[in-house]
Amino acid sequence: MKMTIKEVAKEAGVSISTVSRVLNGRDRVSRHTINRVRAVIEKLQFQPDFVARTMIMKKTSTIGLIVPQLSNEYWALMSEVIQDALWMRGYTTLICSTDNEPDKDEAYLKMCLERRMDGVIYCSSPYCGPEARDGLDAIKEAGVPLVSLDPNIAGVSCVVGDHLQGTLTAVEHLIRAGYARIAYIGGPAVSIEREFGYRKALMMHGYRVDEGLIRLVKGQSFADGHEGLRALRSSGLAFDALFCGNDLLAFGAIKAMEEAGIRVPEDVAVVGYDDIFSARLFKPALTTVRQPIPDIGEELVQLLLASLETEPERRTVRKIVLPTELIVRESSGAALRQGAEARR
Amino acid sequence: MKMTIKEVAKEAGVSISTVSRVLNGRDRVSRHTINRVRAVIEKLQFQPDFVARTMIMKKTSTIGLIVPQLSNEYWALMSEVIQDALWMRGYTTLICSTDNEPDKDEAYLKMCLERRMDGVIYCSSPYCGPEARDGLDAIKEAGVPLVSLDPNIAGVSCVVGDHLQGTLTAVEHLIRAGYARIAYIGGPAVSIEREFGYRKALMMHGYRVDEGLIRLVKGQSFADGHEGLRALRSSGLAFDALFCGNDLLAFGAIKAMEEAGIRVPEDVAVVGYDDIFSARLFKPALTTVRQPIPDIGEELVQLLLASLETEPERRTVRKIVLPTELIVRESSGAALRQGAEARR
DNA sequence: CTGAAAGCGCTAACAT
DNA sequence: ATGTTAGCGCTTTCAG
Repeated sequence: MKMTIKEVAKEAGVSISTVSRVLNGRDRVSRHTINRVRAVIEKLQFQPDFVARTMIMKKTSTIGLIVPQLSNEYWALMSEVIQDALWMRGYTTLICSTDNEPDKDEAYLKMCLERRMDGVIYCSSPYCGPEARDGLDAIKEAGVPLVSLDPNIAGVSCVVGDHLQGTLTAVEHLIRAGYARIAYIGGPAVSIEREFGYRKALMMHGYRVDEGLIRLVKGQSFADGHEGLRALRSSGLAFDALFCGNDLLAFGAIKAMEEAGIRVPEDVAVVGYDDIFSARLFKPALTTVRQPIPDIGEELVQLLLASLETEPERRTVRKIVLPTELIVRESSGAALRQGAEARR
Repeated sequence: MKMTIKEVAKEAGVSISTVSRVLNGRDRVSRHTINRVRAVIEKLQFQPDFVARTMIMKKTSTIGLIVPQLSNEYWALMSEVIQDALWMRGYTTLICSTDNEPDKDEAYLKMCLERRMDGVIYCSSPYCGPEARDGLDAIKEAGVPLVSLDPNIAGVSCVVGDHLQGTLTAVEHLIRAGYARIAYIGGPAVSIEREFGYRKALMMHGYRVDEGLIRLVKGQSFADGHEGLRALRSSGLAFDALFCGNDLLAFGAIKAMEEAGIRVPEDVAVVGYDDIFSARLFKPALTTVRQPIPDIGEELVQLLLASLETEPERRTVRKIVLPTELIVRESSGAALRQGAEARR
């Protein structure tokens, strides 16, 4: 039976405002009344209607989280971390997986507005074309706090890994190990900073950037990496190392190499990015750049909540860059070239 | 600016009821009025308030989905599939990851009720103790449609893979390949049917079930599998094959074997369960039982929606069992024993 | 076909 | 300290 505050009031012999008061701990209510009302609430198993409450308070206590793909380990973990951080602070997270479809992206953004999310954490942008910009603008205009994982959205606070530095470290790791022809597989679906870092590292070390060794693919999945490597090979250019925009791309590329009889790391050294769980399970264990997912999630939430407690006019735009860490394993051939054992 | 139906009515020179009518396509409204109202809505960028609407209609168009762990590939994919299926039918999915904590499980269940979810898809039960039962009962009592992935909740419809058959097939695959001492790692976190299937297969083929070869662990993760295998080894009993309750457990167990210098499949053949994406990436590629995740998700959604359209009294309890499929790869040593190439 | 009015269940002034 | 009343933004009778 769906109880309402009215029935509680009647049963307890008080007015509905009094019930509302004990419910919210507002104003002063006599100890005695409080107890009586509490007892009735308990007895009637009354639960205030969240929707009605929401309508008045204009606060859904819900945050929209938009990620490109839940079935991608990286996003699944990120979602979990964010949901936890939000839950501990009394918020519910509405996780939306766009499956990299701009239409869905736009639709979910719209839904966030329609359903009056208190805030939105947008992690899908690398893939978004101008369509999503509209959705994001609508959210900003409505004064709904918005934070992102992408540093390229004007006027939106973000938390990001230090990809430039991370990539630099990764590529320098290869250079130091003696590799000279380092290819890159990335694309719009992974942070553009990674491509820049790759170029920067080469240039800093006096290498010429060979555009033929750079392969931009559409997605960020295993299949994209696989395809990217095939395209790379069909170009006929030789390479002895490969840096990939994320771990999944690296897995796909390595798979494609295996199929072609190319050994990793003996023939080609490979470094990925993200350090998803599978990276250490993979064979060869993947050398990769670890992103501090828990920290990123936590900071994202803090940023959003801070924004939530500030009037739209005085909100500041923050860009928080978190350090990344190179995790050296087998795929980069460290053991081969330096005789050192790959760790972790 | 937050527009309301009132301002639209004023601007269009009609009553709010008329606006409401064109909004919902209810009743008959003159072509002319419709157009005028539509124009104003467009001009004012009016969007009806979902919350207010929800309060009246008593329908949130939101379904709660409770899974044990989003960062587990299996659940991430299942969540994605379900969210998609629901989205296409006009529902939003509130995905909740309990992280295998009974408290969170209970809290999320309560939240589903409080937030007036139209229905709940519960996928967390294998781990739930009696606590979650209370939450589930509350949901049932409230008349909220509920479906599950667990066949062991009385009075709740469910969709499950045919684990008994799947397991049977998997174990028989090992038996036929000539393995005689087959161990099992599973536990409360994976469907109990898998343990039964294991026992059944052994018995059917005239093998004695050696309780010492059965290792029940608490969780369903890589770490649990790793620990399970160590426990198995410390028992001192010999085994030449291992069947694991899921793929992650298998990965963990294989890792532990590697560390102990045991080769897979040469020394011990391994079969997992689920066929998560990593299973084919793993080395050795994992022989496993594939669950039809997309089908399960789709059926779950259909079952729920059917229930949604039926008054509580006439709802029927259905148990839908979907076939599973053995995917033979390298880890079970098929190539070794039969000279056949492991496929896919 | 359209408008007026009555709520949905709750909170928040405003009274007492 | 507690009751009364006015909405929140919308849908839905019930009258024209």
